[in-house]
Amino acid sequence: MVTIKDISKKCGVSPATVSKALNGYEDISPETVELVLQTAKELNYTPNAAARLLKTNRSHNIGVLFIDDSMSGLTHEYFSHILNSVKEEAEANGYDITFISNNIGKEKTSFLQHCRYRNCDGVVIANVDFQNKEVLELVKSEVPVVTIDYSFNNASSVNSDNLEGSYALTSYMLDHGHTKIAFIHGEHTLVTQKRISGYKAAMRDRGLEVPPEYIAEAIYHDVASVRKETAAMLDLPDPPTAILYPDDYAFMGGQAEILERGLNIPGDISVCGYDGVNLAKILDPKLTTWEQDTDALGRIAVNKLIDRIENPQTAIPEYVTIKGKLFEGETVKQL
Amino acid sequence: MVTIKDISKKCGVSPATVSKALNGYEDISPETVELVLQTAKELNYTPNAAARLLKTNRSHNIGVLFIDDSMSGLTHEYFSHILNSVKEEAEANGYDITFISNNIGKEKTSFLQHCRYRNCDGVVIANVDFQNKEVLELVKSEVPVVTIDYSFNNASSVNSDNLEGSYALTSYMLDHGHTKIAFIHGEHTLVTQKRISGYKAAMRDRGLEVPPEYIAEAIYHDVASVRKETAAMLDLPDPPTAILYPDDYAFMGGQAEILERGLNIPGDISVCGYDGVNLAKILDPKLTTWEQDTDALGRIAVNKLIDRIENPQTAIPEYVTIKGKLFEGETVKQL
DNA sequence: CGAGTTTACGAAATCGTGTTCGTTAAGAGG
DNA sequence: CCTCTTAACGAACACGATTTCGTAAACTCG
Repeated sequence: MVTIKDISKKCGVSPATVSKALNGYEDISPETVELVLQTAKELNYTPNAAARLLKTNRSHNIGVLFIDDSMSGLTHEYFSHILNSVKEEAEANGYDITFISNNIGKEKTSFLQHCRYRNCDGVVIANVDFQNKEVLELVKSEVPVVTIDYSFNNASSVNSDNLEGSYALTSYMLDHGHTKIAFIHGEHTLVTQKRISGYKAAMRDRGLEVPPEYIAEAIYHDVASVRKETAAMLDLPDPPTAILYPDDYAFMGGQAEILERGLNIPGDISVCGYDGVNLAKILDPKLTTWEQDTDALGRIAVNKLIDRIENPQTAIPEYVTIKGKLFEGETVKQL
Repeated sequence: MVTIKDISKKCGVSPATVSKALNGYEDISPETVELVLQTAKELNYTPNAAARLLKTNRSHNIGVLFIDDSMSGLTHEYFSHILNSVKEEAEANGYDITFISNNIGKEKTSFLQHCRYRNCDGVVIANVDFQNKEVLELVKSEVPVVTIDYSFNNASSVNSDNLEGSYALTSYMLDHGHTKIAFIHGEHTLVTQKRISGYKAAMRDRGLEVPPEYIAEAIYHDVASVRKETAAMLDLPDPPTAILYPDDYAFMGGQAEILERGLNIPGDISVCGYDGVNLAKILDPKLTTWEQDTDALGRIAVNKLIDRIENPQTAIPEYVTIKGKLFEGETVKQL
């Protein structure tokens, strides 16, 4: 491994001078800078992140905490999109990303400990159980944090507009003449709560009452539970003409149930998903859904985090909402 | 930040002793070890990975190189499953994972430089263009490498059994009475080549000739190109009764074309995908496909890599093939 | 020309840890 | 009691970089 010392010897200057030359200090003559840069290239010098970190206390490394209960983790399409965006934006800003786990070596530790061990400059938290004590500990700690789709009062967050999304989808149904609109939602979280509010608000704004049996709880990303709730909906004495689903993927369960009953989408029943993942766009008919701007979610989360890292004093928590947009699809019929 | 020195002061022993006590050296008395561990816990001591690395030259960090041309990157379901598995296995063995990018700070560098900069103990390479000069440079370098779905002669690799997979799928079609079997495959790579071989071998073993128009090239994961090739297939004067697709996701393009023509799957035409991602299992009818054991792929790749890292002398390149299995589905009709 | 300023560089300390090699004191053995 | 071994610990250097502060030479300017 070629170090600063090797360069300093070859150039006949001190290591200090080499370091300064490499880092653009002002008190080095242009000729020396040139010489140093030249020989650095010649020797194929690579700086050592660990040594640098030890002195500067900056790792240029941001941690990503990305675990969900269903353990689908990285395979969750919505979150893999966000992760991809986080990665790209971080790299564009000179940061690398590392996953935060639960262990140091083979011993279990807390997320916070792990962050400290790896000297993460900051952490992006998404898709986790935000009630988890370890997560709370991390959020309260000295390490800069940005959360996605959940807000704490001492950390910035970036949020998908869940209230607007479900409001818009419901309104879209209403605009197409539907009044008997059901909502099969995911398990109870803050996100779910917002979506229910949006749905109810849209109905209320048109002066419509929501019968309790038109609201059912299933599980995000879970085909089976959604299928079951869909069946229950269709078995109602007065079944809905339109159903909102928790997410595009889970909708597949509803679709199966609907098709098996010989019903047609959207001929006999209108539906819409949520997320706007690729799947929605390649289904036939294309699924009407709310397209979340995962690219912006990840990008802005990283930007806020880096801002917080590089300007510790000025940074006060910000709560950004990212606007999604309706993907019209072909699964809502005009009544 | 609490360091070894803090512990040493509080315990009245030297930093050297503390370090040894923490690392299980034999020449420290049980009582001292106990005392040190106790106060370490009390002070909430966290070791510093950077300092440790600087001395030991081991980062316990493995890099992941994961980029594809279509830039779907992490959002590719097959690879996101592998990544997930890589992550879990690495963590279980006390390693963290970091993505390898193309830059150090904001300056562009090679993958190899980046690995050195971050002191990666090793790298898992998947889903990249293996002809890329930078990738080659990395493979040839001193840093331990394991490749997935591609083999170099100086590095271990873990491979999905592409030949067997397509052979098995084709045979399955044959067993169901099909003889006019078409194969729409992905763009030309080593993987593709193997799959074509498997397909042809299965046909040959039954004494069947493959008309050249029954083989077409589309693009992996690309719905549009697959749809186009499907259309061309169906327009043939003597169209196939069964079609093999490049992957489950891309099949959606074929499905759209088939359904739009009023044809039924599998009534009028039998199909199968490849990969065995979740999508295949929630489609209706369920898609017959070859289920790749992504879990094993990632896990074994990491194991081989760690083996290579921790036993540099004994490690000679190994080429492991991971067996997949047929997911029967419901898209192949008995003729 | 002399005093003050600027320019260009280096010595040395430091970040937190691991590891080698002594060193001291206690115990073993005759 | 004397020598030899063993147990338990610490001093000191090193890893590769950054940064402060000092300093000698060169330059400026009245």
